[in-house]
Amino acid sequence: MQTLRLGELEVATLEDLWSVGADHAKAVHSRLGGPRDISLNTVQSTLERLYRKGLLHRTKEGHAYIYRPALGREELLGRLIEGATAPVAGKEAADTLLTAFVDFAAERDEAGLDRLEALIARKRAQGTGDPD
Amino acid sequence: MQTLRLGELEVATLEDLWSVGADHAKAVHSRLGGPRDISLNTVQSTLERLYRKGLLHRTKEGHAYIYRPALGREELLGRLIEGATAPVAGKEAADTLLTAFVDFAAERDEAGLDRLEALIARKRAQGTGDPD
DNA sequence: CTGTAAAACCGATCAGTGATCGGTTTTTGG
DNA sequence: CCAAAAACCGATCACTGATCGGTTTTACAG
Repeated sequence: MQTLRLGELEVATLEDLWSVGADHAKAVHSRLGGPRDISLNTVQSTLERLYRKGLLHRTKEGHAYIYRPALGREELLGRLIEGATAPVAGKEAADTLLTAFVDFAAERDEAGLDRLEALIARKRAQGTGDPD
Repeated sequence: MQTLRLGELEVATLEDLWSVGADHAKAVHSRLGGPRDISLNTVQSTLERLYRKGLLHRTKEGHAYIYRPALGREELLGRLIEGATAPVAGKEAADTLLTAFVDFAAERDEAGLDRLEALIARKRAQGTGDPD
């Protein structure tokens, strides 16, 4: 299984479906196609590719498929992180990746570390009701 | 600037140089080329590509370049994370990415959250412009 | 049941990039 | 100055995302 790769239009398409919830090709095209000047076929192909990659579900509604995201933005980000880093971090201790991310969070955002801690706390609270 | 993309051989080459510190093309080839059955030229091209991407430094030593990693594994992971996620997380709140990563860490490793917290603490201790 | 319009599906082309290497030029040390 | 070694150049191949035209399938109307 190759590392998940997303092109520009694929991301835009996901973005659109996240914001709308679910829709059919023509509707997606009407929103994305205008500014980009691409054909309905192109959008359909992209939807199809995304579907084959497991990033979209679809159900037949009348005579058209309704596509809907198979995962949320955060789950996708998780997969992207995994895909991008696995080849480099794969054989190393898990700490390497965590460390890299802490550095990254610290640099990217002044309050990054605080936020990160808060999110960890929240995750603990919601995840396993596992008091000490 | 496109998102940084690394191929299989490029990663292997970096891996090799991280483990060795620095070396010239022929030496890298002698280690990587054997199992892979690729020519010295291929390794040289890869080194060159990596150099152009800014991932390697090089200095002339005698009649050959000595290549050495321009950044450590963790810095590279940071860049990869950034490159892979920027298109998807770019316009969203920074929290999205942090949340995604916390989820990721929690799923990937049972003790991930504990580790993450420990690393944050350490980062705080060393990171702030606060030499003690 | 049948015809039509809409949508899905198929295949083809194009561009970008990593992998690969042969051949040529440059460099260096004897 | 010469020969060997390495760098450099350019070409090909494969893979994948973007793009679309043309064909087949399908759903609904009459």
